[in-house]
Amino acid sequence: MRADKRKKLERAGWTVGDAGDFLGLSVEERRFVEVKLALADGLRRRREDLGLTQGEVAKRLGSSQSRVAKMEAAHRTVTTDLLLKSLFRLGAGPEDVGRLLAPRPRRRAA
Amino acid sequence: MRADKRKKLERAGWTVGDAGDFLGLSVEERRFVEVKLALADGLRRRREDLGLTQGEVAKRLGSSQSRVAKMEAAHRTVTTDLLLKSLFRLGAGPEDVGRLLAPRPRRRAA
DNA sequence: GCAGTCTATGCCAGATCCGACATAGCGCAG
DNA sequence: CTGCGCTATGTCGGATCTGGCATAGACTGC
Repeated sequence: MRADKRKKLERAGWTVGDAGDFLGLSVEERRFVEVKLALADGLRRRREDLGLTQGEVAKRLGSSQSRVAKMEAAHRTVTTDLLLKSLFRLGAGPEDVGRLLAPRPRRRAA
Repeated sequence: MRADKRKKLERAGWTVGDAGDFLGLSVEERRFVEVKLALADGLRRRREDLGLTQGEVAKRLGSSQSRVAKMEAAHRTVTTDLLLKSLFRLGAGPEDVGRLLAPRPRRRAA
């Protein structure tokens, strides 16, 4: 649960400090980035579950394929605002988002 | 659970359709706005629990008192990005945020 | 190899947001 | 009423984000 996350961060254009893993980020920055990654992942999963292409999703969102690609990559030019709005437009509910952000609860194991 | 929310929306500068309550907002817009309101409330509660003034919080956030006031009011010039970053800087964790967004779980009543 | 489909990256102009400052409103002690 | 601490509102320049377009890359079937 490190190398993969690191890779994600880099692909997202975060230019993470090479050797120092992402210790260069303060606690709050790290948390924020994780929120973004979680939402981005949620968006991609939702799209795939719906069996849609990025282009189709873009149409539904009133955006472009390139923007959707960046959303899913949690690129730094993408805000949580955009991710949240997009998730909601794809039918997600507040609980879905809550689960994405805080995977802790673990609704009684199963 | 309507008039008060409506008031909040109006104070937040959302110019909600007068008579039509906020039915003028689409489902996803409404959900998004509620997320914002929830985060804003969370921020205010956190500040009050810490016994700080908006000015003091502003200092911790590297911002200004006016901006903090707008954050707490979920003003339209405030993004969820800003709210999330601020919450995290005030020590909130992902679970706290998750709870704010999806108050459903209800961790066994207590 | 080439075309077709899907996804990723770079760039831009217009829109939006951020922090800051000024100032107005509010509640309260003196 | 006046002053004082705190919060709310309006505005602005500079920073950041957004959608769109162009194009590059990855993968598949032919």
